[in-house]
Amino acid sequence: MPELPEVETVRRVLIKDLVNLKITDVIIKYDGIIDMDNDLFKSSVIGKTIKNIDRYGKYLIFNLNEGNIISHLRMEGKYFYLPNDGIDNKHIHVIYKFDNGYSLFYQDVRKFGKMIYKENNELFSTNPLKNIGIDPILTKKIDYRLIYDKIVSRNVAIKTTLLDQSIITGLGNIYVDEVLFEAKINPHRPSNSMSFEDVKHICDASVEILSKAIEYKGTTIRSYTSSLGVEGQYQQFLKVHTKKICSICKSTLNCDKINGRTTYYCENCER
DNA sequence: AGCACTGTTTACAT
DNA sequence: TATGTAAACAGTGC
Repeated sequence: MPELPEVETVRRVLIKDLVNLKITDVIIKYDGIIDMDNDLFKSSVIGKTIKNIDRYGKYLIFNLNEGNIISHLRMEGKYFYLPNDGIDNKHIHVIYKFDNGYSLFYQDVRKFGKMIYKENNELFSTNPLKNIGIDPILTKKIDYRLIYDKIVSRNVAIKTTLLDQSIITGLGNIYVDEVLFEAKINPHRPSNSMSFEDVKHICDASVEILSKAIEYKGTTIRSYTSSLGVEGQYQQFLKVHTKKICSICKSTLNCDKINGRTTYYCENCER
């Protein structure tokens, strides 16, 4: 489910509860979630203490006293911090037990989520973070030239390029539509037709929209429930995604597929 | 009932 | 190398 603002919201909630807890056991009920040898994962993690929780793009990074757990929620991954007997259903796939009678439950209806253990020295030099792009929230000063060069090197629709996490990371299907509307750029336009100014607008809109979405704890749409039991509120600020009418020119919004993803945009305002 | 969707990423084919 | 497609999986809505 989550894009950057939703993952950041999860991080902020979890960090309040989990820092300084020692992992006493890990129960893996569905082994596909763990993207490495399960026994190696368990032996790497059990006995260690969570010292911090970071985020890069849509990845959560649990910093342990030694090493890290990288976690990606993909479409529907959720964490719940509850007493050991707090939840039990067929979608709970991984359980981290702590030394205080509480556990961190990972629930994932579609089982797409992934977790992997990484030593500190390989965290950003190996997959999945090896080729990750810049995070608009964590990057203090965005190098527009670098982003421009990457964007114009590609001949696909600009929307497709922005969904590629190796250039700008954190945007997903909803926020890409919002960013392109804010930047007044038609999502079908080829990536290599972007001007330097277009790229600046895209970067600035990404920072602005993702920041505001974090402020409102992310977006909750359709029947999805939040990763927290708390519903995000940014859906009330969406300008195009799931909308029918352009808020600026009042014309009917387009809704079609780009690279298989539903795309909302205003043909009149986005050029 | 059956099919087409779904806030993601990656392996594989071309 | 670049790009498009299918797959991982389960639930919902038409």
